[in-house]
Amino acid sequence: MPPKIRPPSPEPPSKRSRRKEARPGELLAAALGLFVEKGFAATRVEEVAQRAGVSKGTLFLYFPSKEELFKAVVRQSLANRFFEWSAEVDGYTGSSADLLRHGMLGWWERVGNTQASGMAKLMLTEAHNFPEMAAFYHTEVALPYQELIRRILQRGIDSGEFAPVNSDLAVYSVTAPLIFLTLWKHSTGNYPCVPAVLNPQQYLASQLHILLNGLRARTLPV
Amino acid sequence: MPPKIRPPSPEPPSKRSRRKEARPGELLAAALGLFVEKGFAATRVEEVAQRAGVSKGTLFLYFPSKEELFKAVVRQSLANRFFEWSAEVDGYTGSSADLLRHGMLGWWERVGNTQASGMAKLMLTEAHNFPEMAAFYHTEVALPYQELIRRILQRGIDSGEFAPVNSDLAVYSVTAPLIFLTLWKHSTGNYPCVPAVLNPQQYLASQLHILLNGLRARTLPV
DNA sequence: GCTATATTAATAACCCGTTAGTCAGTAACC
DNA sequence: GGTTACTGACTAACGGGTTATTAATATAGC
Repeated sequence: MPPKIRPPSPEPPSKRSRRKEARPGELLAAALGLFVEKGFAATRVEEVAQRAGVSKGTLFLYFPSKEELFKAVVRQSLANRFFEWSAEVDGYTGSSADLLRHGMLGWWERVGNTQASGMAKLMLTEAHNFPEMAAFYHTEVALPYQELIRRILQRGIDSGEFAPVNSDLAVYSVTAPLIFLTLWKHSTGNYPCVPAVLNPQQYLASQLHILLNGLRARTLPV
Repeated sequence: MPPKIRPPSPEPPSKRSRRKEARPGELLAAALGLFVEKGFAATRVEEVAQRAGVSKGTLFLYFPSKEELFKAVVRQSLANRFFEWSAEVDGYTGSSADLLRHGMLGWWERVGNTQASGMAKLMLTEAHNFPEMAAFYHTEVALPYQELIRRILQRGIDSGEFAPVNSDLAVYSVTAPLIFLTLWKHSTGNYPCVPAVLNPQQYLASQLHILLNGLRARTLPV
């Protein structure tokens, strides 16, 4: 049976412009916002389309499925951020403590305090439901990030500035506070269950203070 | 139209015992396991009923909705753990470093490494959908926990064993590694995206080493 | 320029699998 | 035989994905 004939629209004909180039970007931006706000499962593709000013069918014209849309958002918002960072680390000439401080504070400015960190949280919490996506994230984001931190720590150890700890494990002493801050920001942080009492700058300063103190070599390098 | 008459079951009639008292507990246990394994949305109420050895209709006899079931699980599995801990802290006579070490390792044994930590993770991920539950968790679990850690730190500061840091902020230096470990365990940790290379004991030892070093007072107490 | 025609971006009604929640009926236990 | 814990077929709604149809634009021919 053929579908119903559409009745002649009485309203002024809605804009039905053709902008093939702009659609994917607009859909990704809409999806990023909604995924971060409501989570993956709770976000309906029709909402995403609506926010992007387009119909649901159009979304499936550009992304074959909701899951692929999600992957595309992760790729766009999280991957390909380590090249610049890596270069910065390589070119740094100051102390390793300053480099680590600079890295953690810079992470907050450029990632933690943006929507991108919402996607990182979503990856952590939804990994179960998307093992393939989790693997992608692990190799493309988590591992490069870990290796970058490890290099910073090893730099300090080699120079005698830091105590000779196991850098593979010490990486988590940097990662854990950042993950925690991300979770705080995207979970209870901005919800009215209790007015948030955590100031990110203060928090990071305290973490850095204790962490750098903990890493510092007790005896001067030979 | 009346529902279909059930055909006479050829198998030996399944046990249809009436155990009004035992059902709620069994349903809660089944739900806890499934929620932790698969998350809230991905768990079907029929699965919960099946695991509890009961039909779906029976579940709704004891819990009015899936949401209420979830809330009941949270209430049962997370609150009322701090009385024993609090007493232990009060009665401790050793060094504050040992107390902190003992507390963190004990947490892993008694909470982190059990299903309860899975519910804590679920609380993080589902807080959006259950703001009322999030508030409950915050006041009944998160805040008492924070206060307990803070007391341990303050104990060390007062005795001159720890440096005079801000204990409200330093609490996060203890919390962050534990949250991180919980997430790791329930996210990528036990999934085949990459064979897990993190040994919890080793991880905790490393965290404690750096943390206690970072907290230690530089000069001997007067 | 102007119209005819081809192309394809965009639409919205549709389809269909999934699943929370219901209720008429059944049997266990008193 | 009466009460009620228990059952499972049913339903209604939701939402991901499809497709026949529509219309904006490009191009060709004149």
